[in-house]
Amino acid sequence: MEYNVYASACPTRMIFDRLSDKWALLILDRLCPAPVRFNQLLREIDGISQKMLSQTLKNLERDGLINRQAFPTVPVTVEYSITPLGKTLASTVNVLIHWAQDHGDAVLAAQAAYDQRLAG
Amino acid sequence: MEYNVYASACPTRMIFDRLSDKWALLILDRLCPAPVRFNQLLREIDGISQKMLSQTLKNLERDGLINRQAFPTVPVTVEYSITPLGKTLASTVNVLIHWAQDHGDAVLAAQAAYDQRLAG
DNA sequence: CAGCATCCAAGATGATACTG
DNA sequence: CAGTATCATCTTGGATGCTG
Repeated sequence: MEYNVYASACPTRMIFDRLSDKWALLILDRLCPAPVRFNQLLREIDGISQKMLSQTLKNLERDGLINRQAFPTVPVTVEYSITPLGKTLASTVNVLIHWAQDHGDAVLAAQAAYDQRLAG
Repeated sequence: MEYNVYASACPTRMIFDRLSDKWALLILDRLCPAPVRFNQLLREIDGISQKMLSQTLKNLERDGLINRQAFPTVPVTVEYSITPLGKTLASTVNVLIHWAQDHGDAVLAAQAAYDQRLAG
């Protein structure tokens, strides 16, 4: 069945909303090359709080996009890794990131021009 | 220069944050095939409020992703259309939307399984 | 029609402290 | 180490009314 993304009741839209989560895509991208531990993510993803990281990881796991594996060390070690499903999404996310890298300057210039028009 | 997306100071990250705006990508996608007027967007994009629509459109225009054109009719008519820069992004967004459509069921299933594990 | 200004409720998030 | 719990805050967004 074909859904209409612009309708809020559509399941695709529900998922699309989730995708626009501030941290989810960033984390997904970070897990893509290799599994990473909790505190390492916390250190590397600048600006995220422990609460948000924990929450976002839980959501991603629930969506089947990442795996959580705990090792019975003392103290416990937890590794997060990307699932096959997550990988299919991550490749798309990567395209988005590249877009941002490639066109960042153009956007910045547009913003400057816009602000200039308002001021002048 | 190569930026680190995981650092909050990076311009790419700033843009990436913007991309994860709840409505921006949806609107961009809607404008892709043809220009649309304000109230038409308001009607078609389910759940968005006038305030959010107005705000998001302004941001998109500032980023150089869409154009705003006012016609001197009475009452005034305003048409929003996508820019060449916006088009390059929209095509990527389209891939995201397709991903959501293609894998929506898989995500829903994963969620159900996750919830099941918790309950049982 | 296409907005902007104001007020207000709700949810998101940060800081801090605590636990297995 | 990898979280959870609680509280304070701060932003987000909806409702409403007004304007060119």
